[in-house]
Amino acid sequence: MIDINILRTNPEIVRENIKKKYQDAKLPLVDEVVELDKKNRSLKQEGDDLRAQRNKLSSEIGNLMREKKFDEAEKIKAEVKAEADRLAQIEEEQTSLDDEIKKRMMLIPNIIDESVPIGKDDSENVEIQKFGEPKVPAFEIPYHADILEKLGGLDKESSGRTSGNGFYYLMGDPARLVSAMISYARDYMIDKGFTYCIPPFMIRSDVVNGVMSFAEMDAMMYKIEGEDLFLIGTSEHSMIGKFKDQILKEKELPITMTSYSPCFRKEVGAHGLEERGIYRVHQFEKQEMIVLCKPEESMEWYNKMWSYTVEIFRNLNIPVRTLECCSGDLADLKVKSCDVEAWSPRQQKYFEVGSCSTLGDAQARRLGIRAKGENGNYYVHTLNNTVLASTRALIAFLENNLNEDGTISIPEALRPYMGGKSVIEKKI
RNA sequence: GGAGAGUUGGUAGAGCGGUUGAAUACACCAGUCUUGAAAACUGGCAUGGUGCAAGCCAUCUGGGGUUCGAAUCCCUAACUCUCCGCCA
Repeated sequence: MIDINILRTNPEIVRENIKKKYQDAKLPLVDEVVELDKKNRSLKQEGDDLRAQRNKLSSEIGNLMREKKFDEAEKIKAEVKAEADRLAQIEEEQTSLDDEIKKRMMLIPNIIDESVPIGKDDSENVEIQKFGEPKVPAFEIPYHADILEKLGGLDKESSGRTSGNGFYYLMGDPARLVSAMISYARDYMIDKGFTYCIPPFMIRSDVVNGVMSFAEMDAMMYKIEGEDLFLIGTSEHSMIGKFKDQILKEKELPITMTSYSPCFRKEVGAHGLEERGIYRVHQFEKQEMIVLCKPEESMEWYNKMWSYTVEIFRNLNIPVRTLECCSGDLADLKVKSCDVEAWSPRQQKYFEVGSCSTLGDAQARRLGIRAKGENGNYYVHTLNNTVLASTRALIAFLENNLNEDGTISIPEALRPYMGGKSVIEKKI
């Protein structure tokens, strides 16, 4: 949600921004909000005046009562009552105006950063960095589910029975590998000064509404029957929600945290779950990082954050590239965002393993996260980035560290977490 | 799950229908004093909206209600604490 003041003083910026994002259908929203806001403010003024009048008369009544002048008090009571209907009417109109304005404000996209490349959709995203040789080995790299099967690491038949499509049993060394990668990623972030956190895995609807629209929520999140609770799709939501309605001390900034959680996703409306693999599933685990900082520091953090992910993947011996989201592909709440993609020697292309975003103050405005500065309070900037997501990282890891004989090499960085092993032997 | 008590400003904590946006203390900021610090003293110190400003409006966990008037009474949701039960 952008600052409504921008619409009042500089609607042209907002229109320009909408055009840059190829969302011209939303252009009318700008004038609508400006119009509604004008109406709302004059109504508010009228309501405030009426209330001021009422407050004054009421305190007079109080005085008269104390002086036991009951007749006069009754007279004024009647006077106040006469205005009550008008006030009630104004309040009602205002509530509906507020709703209308908010509804539109939620649809108006955040102002993107100047540096964001202009483009219509994901085909126009821009590669900004590439690390490691995207090699295609001389031998064939099997589908990741087949690699896992040979290692005795995957059982989707059983998970089908217990939980249905989109779940999996990971077993043995591959399961240990997942834990190892997450632990390694966690420790890497701790070394970078981030505070480790295990957050709630369920959150309330008001927290969810602060971070996504109802439609998004409905498509992504599992609801707990009979309770106002949802299983998180990412720990970002618990982590940012942690600061909802808080006024932070400026000297506490930046707040840098790394969190672990399982993630649950309905994947409604996505490309569909895979029959055999674990590329798109209902449940995975993720190490996440979030930063809350002063506005002027957010771009610096943004760049640091995605480069951390890149380095972790490099240390896992996985070639990666960073792809910046172009204007048209950028989600409405984001100021700037990029995906870290891992090389798939099997598909001979890159696939997404993480996503780094700065949301400017939009998310903080929606959730009421402020900092107390010298010249008053201000909304902080919020950023989030995937450190490492279990299933995607596992796929990338297996494909890139597979040897011709079917064994899996374990890079130096991971060995302490794998009981010192340097290789995973195949079982079949 | 049962029974009870509570939720007030940065913190602690008064207030329990009428100048209460809120006593008091602590914390914090500025000043005086001091070679410096501490102490003492003086002043300042919630948030949002609106207005050039004075001011005005809203907010005492959220929502609803009673009333001329609600931090104060009623209903409701959430949370916290104590006791009992259950439990990794």
